[in-house]
Amino acid sequence: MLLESEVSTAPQVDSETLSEHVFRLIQAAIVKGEIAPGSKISEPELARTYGISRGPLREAIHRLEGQKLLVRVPHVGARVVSLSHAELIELYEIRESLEGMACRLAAERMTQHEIDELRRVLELHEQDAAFKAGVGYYQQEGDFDFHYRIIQGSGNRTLAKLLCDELYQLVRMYRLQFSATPNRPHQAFAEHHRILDAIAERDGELAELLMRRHIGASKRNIERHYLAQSGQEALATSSKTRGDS
Amino acid sequence: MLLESEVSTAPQVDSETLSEHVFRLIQAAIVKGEIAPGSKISEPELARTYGISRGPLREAIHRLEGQKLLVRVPHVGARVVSLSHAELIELYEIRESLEGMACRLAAERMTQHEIDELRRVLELHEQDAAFKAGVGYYQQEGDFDFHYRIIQGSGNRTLAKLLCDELYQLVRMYRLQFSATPNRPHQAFAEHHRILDAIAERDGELAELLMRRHIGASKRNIERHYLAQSGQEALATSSKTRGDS
DNA sequence: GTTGGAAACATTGTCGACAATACTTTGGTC
DNA sequence: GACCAAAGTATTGTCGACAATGTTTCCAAC
Repeated sequence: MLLESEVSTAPQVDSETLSEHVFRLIQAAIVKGEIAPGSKISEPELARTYGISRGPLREAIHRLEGQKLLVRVPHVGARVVSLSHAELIELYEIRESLEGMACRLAAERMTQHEIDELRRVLELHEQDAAFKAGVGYYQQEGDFDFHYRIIQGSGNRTLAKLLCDELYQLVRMYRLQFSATPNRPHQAFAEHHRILDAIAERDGELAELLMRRHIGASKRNIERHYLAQSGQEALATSSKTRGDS
Repeated sequence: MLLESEVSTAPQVDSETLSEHVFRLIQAAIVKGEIAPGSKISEPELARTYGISRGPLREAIHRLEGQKLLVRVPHVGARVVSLSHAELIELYEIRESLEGMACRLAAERMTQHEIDELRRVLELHEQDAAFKAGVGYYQQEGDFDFHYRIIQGSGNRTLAKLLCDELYQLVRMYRLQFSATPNRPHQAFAEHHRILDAIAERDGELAELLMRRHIGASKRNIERHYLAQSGQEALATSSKTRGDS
């Protein structure tokens, strides 16, 4: 007997479109980093891998491009996105603006029940093993994500589509890379808690301000990462110059 | 002899992808309202119309969906977008936030040359015949559009891609519908001028505030439209109830 | 050894046909 | 006359093959 869940490349068992299926598979692979950023996407290769024809695969590629996880050049092909330092900062500036607004709206519009659930999400994060060890922040997508829930709670469905359907996976992809900074997880948790308090007090203005600061802090955290990284690269280059050549 | 420009459905004469070509054609048709909002898109029909196969047409449809000009349902098909009142308001709230930020950045970063060009764009608008008559605002896309240029001037290329590549045509589509409100063109022009002044004075904070107010005013203008429209519909419905049935 | 071009190769773009799903219409029954 | 069911029709989803374009490799000339 064979459970369908055991077959990763199972064909459309549940009336789901093939394209939809591979779309999610490739999306997950990119976000987790299983397909390296900047690497080229070969249509024939992927078609073989997932056992489908190029038609639905191309559709999936187009949707991935819409989520900014792929960059496509006509007649050349698609590559996995690899944001430059500047682009990543730009993305965070956009998030500051948009999620700040979402947070203000959420403070004004979330139901008491939604606020209670949000508090429970935070409690869940606190109990996470990795978080307790200080080596990372609970990385669960969708409803278990603090930011995701606030955006949903804003009541602006257009905004939610933009942030949660289009930009979310891209943000998640880079969050997975930068979440393991020492101290940052605990700091982020404290900031989340303060944001929640502001929302619970229905203080939209404060909630917006705190969310903007929170994302701003993440932005600075990323900048530190890049600084350290470029420093390491400089070291590696110099040692390579000395040693290998 | 036949000039290629005379044939509207000419195949890829300039190494441009077929898909790209029909994408722009359909995009223009939707934005101008030649294809009615809410109407269904038939793949076979459009393929015949533009003389291409369904392959590239489907790619174009996917891209149009990415620009939010089409809404697609699996196994059912695509329809031209038709934003509800609420969705349109939500879109304008997003614009307030994003273009407000863009305007602040533009005030801080635009070169003197860019500011001079922006002033020239405004002068061009002032000379437009429709504007003089007060029946509309100069509706030209891209570089001749005040908002477009400010976004480009923000220096945040990620933001520019989001606003100018993805949301722009959708906004333009609805702007074409609502621009003809009495008085609004002149008011909008005055607001544009004040924004430009703030940018020229490098006052980012003021520029952001003015842009947010400007878009907020457009938003209220749209709300008036909807109010008047629903009023008319109520009238039409009541007369129909009395007369036709 | 390097540079230029040409041929071979691989990849993307496009097409027409078939399969699967949704919608419509027709017929029947209550 | 209204509602439900089933067959038929139309549309979308998928496929494999061919054409057009980009890339690589190899050879020759400088």
